[in-house]
Amino acid sequence: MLNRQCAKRTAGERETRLTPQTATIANVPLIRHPTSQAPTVEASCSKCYLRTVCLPCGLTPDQLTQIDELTRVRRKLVRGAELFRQGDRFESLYAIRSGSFKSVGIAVRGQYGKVTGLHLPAELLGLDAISSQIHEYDAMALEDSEVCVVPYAQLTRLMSQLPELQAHVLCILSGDITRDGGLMLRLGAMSAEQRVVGFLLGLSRRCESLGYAGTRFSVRMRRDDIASYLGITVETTCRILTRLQRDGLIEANMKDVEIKNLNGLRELSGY
Amino acid sequence: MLNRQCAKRTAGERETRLTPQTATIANVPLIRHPTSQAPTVEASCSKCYLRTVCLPCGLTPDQLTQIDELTRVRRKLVRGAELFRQGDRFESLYAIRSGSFKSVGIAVRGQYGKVTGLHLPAELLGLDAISSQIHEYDAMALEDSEVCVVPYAQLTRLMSQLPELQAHVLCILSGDITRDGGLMLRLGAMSAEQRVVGFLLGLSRRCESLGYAGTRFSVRMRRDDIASYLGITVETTCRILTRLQRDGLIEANMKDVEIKNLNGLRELSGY
DNA sequence: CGCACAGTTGACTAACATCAACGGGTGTGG
DNA sequence: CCACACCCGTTGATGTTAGTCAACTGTGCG
Repeated sequence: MLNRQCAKRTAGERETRLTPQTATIANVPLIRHPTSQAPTVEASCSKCYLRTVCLPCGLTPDQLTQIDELTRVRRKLVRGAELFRQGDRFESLYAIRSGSFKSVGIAVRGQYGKVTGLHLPAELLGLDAISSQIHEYDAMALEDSEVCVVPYAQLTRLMSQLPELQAHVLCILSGDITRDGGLMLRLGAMSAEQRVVGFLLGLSRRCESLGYAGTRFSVRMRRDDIASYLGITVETTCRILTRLQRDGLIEANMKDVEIKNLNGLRELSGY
Repeated sequence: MLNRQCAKRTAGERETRLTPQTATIANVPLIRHPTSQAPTVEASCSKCYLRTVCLPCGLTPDQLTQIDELTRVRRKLVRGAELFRQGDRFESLYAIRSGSFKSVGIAVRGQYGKVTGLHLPAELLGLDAISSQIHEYDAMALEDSEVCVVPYAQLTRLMSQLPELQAHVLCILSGDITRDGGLMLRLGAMSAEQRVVGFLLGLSRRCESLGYAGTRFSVRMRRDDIASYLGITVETTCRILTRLQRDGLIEANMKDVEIKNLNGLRELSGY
């Protein structure tokens, strides 16, 4: 479903420099459009390079123009900025247009919040808040990013009119259950090595479905975020990455990862 | 949202006796209605004692009658029977009317499939298959159970006409993401004890929202299922239950559990 | 140049898995 | 009705994995 090629980019292109001060600003003003005029064609779903893998996937050109109404508002976030915070009222979903985000669960008993998700372009953020109307976690930009704001009330109205859109949104929600449920539940039973390998393979697959190369990508999260995400410690993560590299399965320095032996990794992951 | 009281039953009522032979029959014939006549009023959503917590939650009486069309078909399953199997084509969702189910992920490399979910009355089974159109796991009845078959195509059609129904289904899907994502992701980081305690607390809460007492309930899964579900071993599960009992937090023999010290458990669970 | 911090490596320890044995309930067959 | 067998649950002894604590390296930034 998400496997169509749509646009090629090199994985680690332009990395915007930002001082830490700038990066940790909590709230970035809503940006309607750089030129402050009505949204241009460029700003619409129908012309977006992600349209074949994102929300409007599978719609006809005619239907696409209807969906353009939904996404008139974009929001840019610098690295470290928060898209929403735990406790915020739910009003919109966010389609990631560029960049990436981590979701961080509520901090429990002093310890830092657990990283509960890594989100790439074309994915929808905020789905979990539909039921409670309150965001359950923080969503933080891992790099300079841009999202399309999708007002939920408008979306549901449009869904009633466009069965294809309704079907697709249900599909996305269902897919999230599969991913979270499947991958994560298995986390409970997997060894630390399987978790790390599974993480890399999952990332590889997701990059591929976006049209990137699946063998060479950039993990934007820091080691401690990865560790938290996988439910292990930084040290273990590190040791495993070193071991994988020593065994010639991957090449990893800092945030860049290259997969050298895909089948070897699959073997390790337990499939 | 799901917290309304609707019907009281004692937790461990009638336990139907079945020989193992009967219990392990793989497929139970579709049962339209015991009397083989057109569905009676009794067989409709609008009269179902679960209507306030199940699929039709929040609908007006008028809308309820429309939904009755969806659930004309019921299916009874004896303990051990499978509602669907991994690989089956997705056509319907199943609303659990009575009993309970476990979902079992695909077996990997010889080992038995991991238990990935425990499903109680009023919950919808099969949601994950919406995206792939193929069921990803087996669903097996933990006791004699009955489900309402909800044909998915019909459901989506009706959703387009009834915004309230659409909203509720989206809510259910979103809630599943929260539950799976939240609870399960944390599994990765939790100690074995926290997992067991969290499991008991979650079960307690779910029983409560069905109108049962939250302090005394019956866990239908066997120890090895619980262990698999939590990603630990039978022995560890057992040891922890023993310890919890020794410390006066619970009373547990076989499948029946009584919570003696709720706050003590909450304390242990890490909240 | 030095500070701060992310990342890496090593030594030790705690938690949990594994292996093995046993008890007790339940269903089966005599 | 009783005895046996099987399965589930429980407990103990030992081994392995990954967490903890600590030190050190490399990198980016003022």
